Amino acid sequence: MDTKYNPKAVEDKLYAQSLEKGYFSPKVDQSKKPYTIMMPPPNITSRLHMGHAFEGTIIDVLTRFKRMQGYNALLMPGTDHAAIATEVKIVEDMAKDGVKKSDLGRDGFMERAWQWNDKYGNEIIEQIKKMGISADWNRARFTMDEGCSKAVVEVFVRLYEKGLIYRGERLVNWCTKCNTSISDAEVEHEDKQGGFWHFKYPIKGMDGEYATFATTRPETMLGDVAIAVHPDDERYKHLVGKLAIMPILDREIPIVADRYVKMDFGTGMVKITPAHDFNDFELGARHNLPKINIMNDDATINESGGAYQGLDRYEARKKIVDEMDGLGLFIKKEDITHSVGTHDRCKDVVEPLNKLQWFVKMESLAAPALKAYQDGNLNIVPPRFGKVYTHWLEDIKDWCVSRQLWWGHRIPAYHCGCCEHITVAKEPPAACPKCQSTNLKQDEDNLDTWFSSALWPFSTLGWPGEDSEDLKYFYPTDVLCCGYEILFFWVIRMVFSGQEFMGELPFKDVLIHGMMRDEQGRKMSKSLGNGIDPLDIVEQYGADALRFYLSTGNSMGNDLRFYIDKVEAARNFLNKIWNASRFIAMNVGEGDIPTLDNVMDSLTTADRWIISKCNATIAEVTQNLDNYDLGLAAQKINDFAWDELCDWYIEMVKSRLYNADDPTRPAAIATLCHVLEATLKLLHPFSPFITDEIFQSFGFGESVVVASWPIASDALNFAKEEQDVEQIKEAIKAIRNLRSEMNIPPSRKAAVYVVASNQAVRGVFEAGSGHIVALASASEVIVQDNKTGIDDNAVSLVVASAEIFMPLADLVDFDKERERLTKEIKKLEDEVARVASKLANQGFLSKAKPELIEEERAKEAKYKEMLALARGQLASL
RNA sequence: GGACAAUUAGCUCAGCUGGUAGAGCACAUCCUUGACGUGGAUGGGGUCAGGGGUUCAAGUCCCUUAUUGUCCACCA
Repeated sequence: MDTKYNPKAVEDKLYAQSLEKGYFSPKVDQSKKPYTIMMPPPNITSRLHMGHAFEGTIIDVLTRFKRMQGYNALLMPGTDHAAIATEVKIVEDMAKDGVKKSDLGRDGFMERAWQWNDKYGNEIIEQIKKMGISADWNRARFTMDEGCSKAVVEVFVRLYEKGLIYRGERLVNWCTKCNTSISDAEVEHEDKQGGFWHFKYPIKGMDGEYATFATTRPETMLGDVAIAVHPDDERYKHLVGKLAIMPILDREIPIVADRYVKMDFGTGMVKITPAHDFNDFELGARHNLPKINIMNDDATINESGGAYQGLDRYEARKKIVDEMDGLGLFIKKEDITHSVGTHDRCKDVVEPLNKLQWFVKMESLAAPALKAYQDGNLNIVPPRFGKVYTHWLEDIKDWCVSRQLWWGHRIPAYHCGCCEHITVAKEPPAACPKCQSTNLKQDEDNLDTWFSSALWPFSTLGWPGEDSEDLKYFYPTDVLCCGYEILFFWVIRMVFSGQEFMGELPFKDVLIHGMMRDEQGRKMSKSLGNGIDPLDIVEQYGADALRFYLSTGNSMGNDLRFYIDKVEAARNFLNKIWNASRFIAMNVGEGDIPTLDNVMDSLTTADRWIISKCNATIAEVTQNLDNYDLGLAAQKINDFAWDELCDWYIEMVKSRLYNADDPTRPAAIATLCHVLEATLKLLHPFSPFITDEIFQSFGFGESVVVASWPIASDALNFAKEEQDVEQIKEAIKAIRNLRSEMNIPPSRKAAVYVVASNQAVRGVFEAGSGHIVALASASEVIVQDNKTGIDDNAVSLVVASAEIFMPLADLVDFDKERERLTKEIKKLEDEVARVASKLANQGFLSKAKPELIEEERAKEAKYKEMLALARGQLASL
């Protein structure tokens, strides 16, 4: 074994081995309990980023943990076609070659898109493998593969037949850049600088009277069909029912009264453009106003715009202001910041347009999804995200699922060229069921990418295939893990889809993680160029180090800043494990690993102490993982392995190992192996490769991947030994501290006298004297019940129940000693005072738990004794 | 305009059901001891954002203020 752990030498080898052995590919087995996690399928838009590594680590830690616990664990991988996101990328890519979508046609475009998928889909899979994710690649799926596509069609048809899908003309969010409708969830509201233009329209037959109003989008004036005021507004009551004149198009529009208008905002008059504003749309419907659409799909003004036809929306905006100004009807422009809807993919300003689109009726689907959470059947971690979940469902609107795209699932609706009847069916019908015409054409629109994602927990397991063993066995899944940003895009839709089609929630727990950010807390993004490729980190530090880092130092649901220093710290920790293992391996020698059972009788206090500590760590880590506290679990493993095992136990045990004749040597080796094996197992979910490499090289078993998770045992709890060793540790630390403060070189050894009146305490120190010699630069340790034979000028210090003296008179600076002891006494006095005041408090005595009071009493006694000893020492100086 | 977080050592963050503040990095001093300098030892450094309240006891629960961030929301 090399002094440095080299990830490159083992990672690929071990991953291949696990695949070959089929560890990640569970078979349906009724004798074992399944544990299932659906991996959120990454978009095939590009390579993976750090967020994927973060999420992948979390779900893999859970999967490996459960697998070791004996569950039949399935981590189901896959990729997402990501309809619009990918199509945008492909169009950009084609533009480099000077090719446009229209050049290729639908079929040609699809061909190119599939090539894209081959390239990036496979690249992503390779990246996930490099991270050590224990996914079952035999079951890997793609949202547009045959099975998933079949599920999509099935769901669409069933919802349609149930009346939950309809086609209707509505205002939808239209992205003029991507040339498609998008759902509400895809609209981002962004505060932008903009103008707020004030105008007035003349009123017919009332010279000198005007309807004054303001707008942030003057171009929509071309579609104005009314002016609205509040019915109670005294200022305008006389105008209701009159006609205002939209001068540019010379259109007469009514002045209507509606409670939607806020009297105290602006002038209290609102222009109404039902075809281009969601509120106006509703108001228009209430007043039977016409909808005048003035915009083409590409954001140019259409024929309804008169002279403005053909102009871009912003150009038209400018010219309309000019024209109004020329007419003397423009009042002023204010600069304001206001919220503007933009498309989350391309950031272009979204236009509300009146369109014929397909919608999913949400009301009856949302209700059970909400109820499941309220009834406690769906557990969201951390719980605060439950509010986001309920809020979204309570406020849900119908879901616009049609997209004017090519890449994705085409809507299974067929239009009759003869009678215009629409047939929704799983297979293209041979003829129109209404007029028997064979002139049928499939709907041009595609489905929202989330339509297929919503089915992921069951479409991937074989649904709608009725006899799918996988589906019966692995559904419902156990936990769904994703970032908070897709809680409503994805989680909610999976929940109601699972309920609707499987009759059962798709998962019990929802685990929400935060986002990866850069060192400055900024979002990692392409445009900022601050993204970090996880594979670069893997290349440099190994997958284990990256994974360990991603698991620690942050709690679930919080964002995580990427610090390379922390990856390095994780790498150092793993290197420490490596070297500790190397040390143990050097001492084990040839032959079988000794087991604890054979040496139980010869275990020393130190052995029992570390075994007991290990036992406690097992219990805590298991508990933490059960609670999804990965960070705490990883921290506990780190603390145990590094502090207790490496810095203390291994140091304590060296003398026994170096002495071949020591009768307790086998016990030490067995203890080391026992503790190492447990540590490797605990660490394995976080850092799978290094643990497996060591595990196998020790011959602990075939592979830690399929080893059994350690179980804490009452028989291995040794409270007495824990206490004893802690006492020795305390003494060693005190001596080291003293030596360091006095600048005593390590080469200068000193005898250590331990004076304790209590016989049991003397016993502890006698037993631990070897450790004091080895770890506190002592030449010898003499334990006695009085100060006989100790130089009056010896350096002294106080620990619990004992005094320690070291004859180092020649090195002692008495002034400094006095100062040190005075400080020590002050500290002890404070402690005594604090405890005493607590114990004098009647409230505390009557209300605190008895064991706590007992603890405080013990402390009081301890500190009082130490204080007395320290005072004595100061006096004798 | 709502909702939710965050505010703890110089930096980045832990701190579970309330019971004497922790880690990593950074810093200072020391250590070429036979696993590891990607190491070891020791140390300095926090009135846990401010103010109230509940409690015998609050970083931990409640209210409030401030700052920062995120999400949601139709204010023309």
